[in-house]
Amino acid sequence: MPELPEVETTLRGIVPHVIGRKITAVIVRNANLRWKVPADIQTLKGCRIAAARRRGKYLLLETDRGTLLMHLGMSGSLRVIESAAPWRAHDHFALELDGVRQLRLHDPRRFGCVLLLHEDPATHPLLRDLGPEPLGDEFTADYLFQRARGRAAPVKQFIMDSKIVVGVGNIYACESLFLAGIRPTRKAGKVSRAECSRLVAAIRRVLAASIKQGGTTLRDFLREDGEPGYFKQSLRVYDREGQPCKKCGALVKRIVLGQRGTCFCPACQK
DNA sequence: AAAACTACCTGAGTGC
DNA sequence: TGCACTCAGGTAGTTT
Repeated sequence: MPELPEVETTLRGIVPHVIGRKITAVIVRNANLRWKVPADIQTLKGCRIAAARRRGKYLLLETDRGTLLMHLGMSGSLRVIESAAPWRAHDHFALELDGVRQLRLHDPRRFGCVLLLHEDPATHPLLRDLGPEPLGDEFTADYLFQRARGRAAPVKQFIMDSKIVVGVGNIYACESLFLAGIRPTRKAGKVSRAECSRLVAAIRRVLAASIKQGGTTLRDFLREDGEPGYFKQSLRVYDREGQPCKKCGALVKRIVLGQRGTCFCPACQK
């Protein structure tokens, strides 16, 4: 499922195919995504994609008529394919590029979205209140420690809060806490500065390593070229309930935190 | 302000 | 084999 590494992998995959290309058609097969795809999306027909970037798990394609914002939700993926390629079930949206190929959005669960922004993306309600990028300079031990003051929520839910830091979903939250040696259930406000330092380093390390391997394919994520990501083999605790910890051999435990499956090593994580 | 909970949706997996 | 059921996941929005 698309977390930050999967979105980054997708971005890197599509960039060479979309930058500078002319949008020759906008095809909406099913507008009922998380929010209805707006009718004015058609105004993009005829203009060029000037830039493509990522903010958290949002993908942004910039044109001179607005910014196309996309989110892959939990089951979305983008592919660049020839226009003549047959449509699959759950292919909901496409931009035709230079009349020969298409950037197609496939999203069985339809939790993703496609919107057109006319204002500065940074001021849009979906992006306005987002925390710093985990791989950027603003995400530091001091920052995390300060934000955690007075927070009673479990540290796992705290680092999954996009207002604190973007892009840390369920899989990478579990993995990062394992690497940092911190129990997911610990109250965020009780995590020491030194532990915050380890946690920031762990989040950066896990995300960067996953990006290097093209993301994690658990069930349905595929890269823009249709290949799976290979980070699954690097997972240390996620989806490994009852199996031995790769570090100490103790059995990995699974609990539910905030209605999400949470795996950890009861021996390595304090 | 923060925490807890709901809604959205489908495919995969389980148990009968 | 088929049906009924549960579960997974991201995050905006609502309620406590």
